[in-house]
Amino acid sequence: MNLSNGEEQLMNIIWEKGKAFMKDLLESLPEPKPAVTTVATLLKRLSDKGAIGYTVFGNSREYYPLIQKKTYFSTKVNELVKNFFNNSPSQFASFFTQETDMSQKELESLKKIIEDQLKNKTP
Amino acid sequence: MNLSNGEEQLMNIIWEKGKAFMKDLLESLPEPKPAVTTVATLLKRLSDKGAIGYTVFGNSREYYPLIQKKTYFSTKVNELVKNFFNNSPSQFASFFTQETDMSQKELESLKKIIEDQLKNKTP
DNA sequence: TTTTTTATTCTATATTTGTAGAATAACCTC
DNA sequence: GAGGTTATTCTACAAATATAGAATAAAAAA
Repeated sequence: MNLSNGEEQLMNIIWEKGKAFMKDLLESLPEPKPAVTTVATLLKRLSDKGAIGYTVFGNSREYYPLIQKKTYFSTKVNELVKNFFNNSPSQFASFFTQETDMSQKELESLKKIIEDQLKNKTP
Repeated sequence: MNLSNGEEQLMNIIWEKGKAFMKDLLESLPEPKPAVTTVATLLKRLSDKGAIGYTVFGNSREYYPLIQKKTYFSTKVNELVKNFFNNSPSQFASFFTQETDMSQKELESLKKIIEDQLKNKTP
């Protein structure tokens, strides 16, 4: 499942809200807001791709995701790791902690997560 | 700087090799190899975008990166973090360690990296 | 019930991307 | 130096993407 930029932006809103009508989407989109028809086109394409479904309510539809954010994102990350880090997650992780500006708190919470994971690996 | 898939693939080779002639690129590309003219087109586009430069040697050129892999990649990761994790690196990191299959060794090395970073943050 | 608002579909255009043939120019080899 | 080899430019075309107007249908408001 490959989504274009615009499609991704819409998906993000739909993932966040769980479900949304056209008007909700337009509301959530940042300025400068695109034309309604632009959004409609993207929704059509997302629907064609099988990324969203919808329930009809009179003249409009309530859209909802058919693919999980987690699934979609996981694929993207794995591609990145593969393409740029020779398939080595740790290489990537190291790069990541160095390049992003994580606060002490964030680093500590991450450390905890890793420790938990380690516990699971060494029972 | 936004690169298309094909452009990224070429950049990866150029980044790896540091510099490369057309024939090196063709050699490194996996089967099924694209036509020479296809590669030439991509090189032209990369050059137009300012991603690569070249030194002329007779009838051919030695291409080299003008943007660093690290810089380019850092931007990409930051976009991901922004778009999907509400700008929270730790949220992303947590997702990352859960979704990718890191070995015990990798987890430990990552833990060490984080501990080092923490040391720097709390002198 | 007439008017206004809103969502959808249909149509359309410009740009970007993947892909490569034809022509050309400059090397390399015999 | 004639002929093959290789890189570059020019041209081209199909698919994907960003963007939105016109027309239509249905709902909401007045």
